[in-house]
Amino acid sequence: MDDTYLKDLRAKGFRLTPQRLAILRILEANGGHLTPLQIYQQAVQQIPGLTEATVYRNLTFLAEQGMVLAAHVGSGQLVYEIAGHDHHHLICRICGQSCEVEHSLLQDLIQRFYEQTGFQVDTPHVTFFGLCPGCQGK
Amino acid sequence: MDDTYLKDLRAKGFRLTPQRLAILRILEANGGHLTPLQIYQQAVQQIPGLTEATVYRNLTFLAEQGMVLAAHVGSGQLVYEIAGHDHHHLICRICGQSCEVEHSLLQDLIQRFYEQTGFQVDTPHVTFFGLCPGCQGK
DNA sequence: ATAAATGCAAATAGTTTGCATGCCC
DNA sequence: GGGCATGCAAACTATTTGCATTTAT
Repeated sequence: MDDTYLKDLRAKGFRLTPQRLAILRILEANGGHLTPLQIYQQAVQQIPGLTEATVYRNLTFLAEQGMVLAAHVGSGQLVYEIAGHDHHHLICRICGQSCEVEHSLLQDLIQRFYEQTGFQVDTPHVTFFGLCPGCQGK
Repeated sequence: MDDTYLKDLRAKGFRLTPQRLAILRILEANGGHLTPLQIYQQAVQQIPGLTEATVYRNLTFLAEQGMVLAAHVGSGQLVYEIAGHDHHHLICRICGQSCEVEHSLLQDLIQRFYEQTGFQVDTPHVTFFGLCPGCQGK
């Protein structure tokens, strides 16, 4: 797994530094989405001296390389997660609980968008808001 | 139209100040989404002395009152638009051009979300990214 | 060796808050 | 008059950038 990262990056002339590896491992372990700050706080424990600037730079970099995915969740915070499987999120407006849904569910909708507008939608990650089962009882 | 705003707010004990009216008119005139800064820049011409703080406060306030709608568009910027008709946006990743689609198109999808996860999705505004007809030729 | 990446510090952008004043009902 | 709202300034948070140094290959 790390070897894949390593080869990917080297092929393009970039490096797999301990900082980048730590960020990727944290995102892998977590599975869900984390803010840059959350990532930094975990990573700095493994890499003393690590700075937030480096985390930001690497998240941007890794997103460009397609290794991580950036997504907007409510509240204007940009969050990141490991790339790999295409999916989307449902987030509860009240308790914040989130839930993944398969990309295939959107296929029909995307087709209809194309028919009606000519737009070829390929969002890697959409966030929908609503109420989770637990919060529906007002 | 302004009368509706006026009555809505007074009924709750709030005021329709010139600042609020200017913001609403700008959003009405524009139709699409604007950033707080864009709104401020237009509004300050009508209301010299207006501050950005007031624009932020009023956008938050008007969103709470359901008179404007906040939406996240790419790049972490929160944007606002006039409330009224439920719709969603397709935005071109390359040229930024945007396009509205009816809320009804999402009905099926939302139903499927409910069946599969129990979530009651009611997002007033979703943004999808992709390629517009013009930018599809790479 | 050398280009890429890091750490540090400072700058920037976006947004929020405290407080005294002003203004609408 | 009393509370809602504004302007001003300062505080804050999130993010970006310049530059000298370090490090991976």
